[in-house]
Amino acid sequence: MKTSATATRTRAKASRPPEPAPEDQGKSRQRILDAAATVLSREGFAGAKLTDIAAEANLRAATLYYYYESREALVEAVMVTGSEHVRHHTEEMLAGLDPSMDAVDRLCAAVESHLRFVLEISDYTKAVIRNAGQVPQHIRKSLDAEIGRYGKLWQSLVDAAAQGTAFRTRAERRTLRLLILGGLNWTVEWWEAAHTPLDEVVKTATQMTRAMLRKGP
Amino acid sequence: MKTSATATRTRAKASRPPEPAPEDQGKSRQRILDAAATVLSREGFAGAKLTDIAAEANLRAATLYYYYESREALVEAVMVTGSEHVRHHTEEMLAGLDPSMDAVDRLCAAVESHLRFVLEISDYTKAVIRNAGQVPQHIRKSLDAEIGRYGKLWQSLVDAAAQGTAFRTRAERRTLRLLILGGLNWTVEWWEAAHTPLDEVVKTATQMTRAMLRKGP
DNA sequence: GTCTATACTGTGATAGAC
DNA sequence: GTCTATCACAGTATAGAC
Repeated sequence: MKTSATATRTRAKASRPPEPAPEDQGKSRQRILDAAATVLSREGFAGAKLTDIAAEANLRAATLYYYYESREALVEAVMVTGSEHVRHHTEEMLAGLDPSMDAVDRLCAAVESHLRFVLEISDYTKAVIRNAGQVPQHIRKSLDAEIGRYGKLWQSLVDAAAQGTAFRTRAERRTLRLLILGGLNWTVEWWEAAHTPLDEVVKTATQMTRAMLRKGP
Repeated sequence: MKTSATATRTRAKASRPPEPAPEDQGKSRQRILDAAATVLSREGFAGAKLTDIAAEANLRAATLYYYYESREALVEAVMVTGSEHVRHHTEEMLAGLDPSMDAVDRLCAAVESHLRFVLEISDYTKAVIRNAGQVPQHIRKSLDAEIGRYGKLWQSLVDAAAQGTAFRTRAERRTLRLLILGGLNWTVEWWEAAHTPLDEVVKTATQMTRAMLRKGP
């Protein structure tokens, strides 16, 4: 998730060409984007400085402008990437499921997929979760469509799973979806591997999902 | 929640004493704190500039230093206030409940209380929710105790309500509490009065809580 | 392609008039 | 008690060497 390069980069005072360490080589553009995702997910939109991002990528801030037009363009790239990635990840997972699978089971699979993706795999998506609400208007706008698609996907899962439960109206099911997904997203604020293994969180989250969608009285 | 004072304050070019508009009078210290809560809840920690806060309070930025030692001191005051307020609000509500009331009903009352307080009443608490994870270490530290107390309160409500359900271990119940409260906190990211009346959200949230804590198979 | 140097801008903070 | 003026610094962005 973050490169293991020494934070304090070796840099002779008036030295010659960079001579990048092995892990520094390769496509800088990607390294910069990764670094931006990491820093954004940690510091937030307004708190993520170009110098931090550059440091995370083992570069100087000015170098970022060779690859991105501006700070905002870089932020936007991270946010768009992150919002596309969760959706694709979840869609692919669902595509791999037995089509005859029960609706509640499918929803639980999505719960697990979302949780693992956000907490273990993608700083990009974590950046989206923590910053979608604080980013400038025009970036927000470019995210809305994609986030809307993911919402629709989840809504279809929730609607199917809520068949025959007390959640009857469209409005109730929308709110239910937002409450569930909200509980999952909020894990980025408190989950620490050291305290609770992710498997445990996943288990309880799916258990909760099942419990609340049981058919019955 | 925000003063209705005209944003562009009347200000003669080389004029005499402030002559504050009626709504500007009274304790500025409080107005500044309120303004800081509003701006923090909207812009986030790093994005909340002193000039924004001052404008919201109909003052100049330099004036804030008459009341607060620094920007961070002001932010800390907002955060501490906000975290105390939710807890007190919920405690008082619980104290007013019939002591014989069912544990699930009590939890639902807390769900309603938390939701209404955060979404309708307090920008302070909204500021806490959106910024607790982005605020500098030493502020965070001063919040932890208070937030911990609120967590304990909720844990006791969840533990009582989860008696006889499938959530048996301490770890499961802790995660359950965090998922529920997370779902509620996340509403600050999506709820808009125009789209869904708060009453509807409350209804669905309590319904969800009941559904997931039903005794049974 | 990455760096150093530097210009420009905005923000936190202080001094002192009123 | 609030303002204007100003400073100091941090952060974005550009220019140009290598």
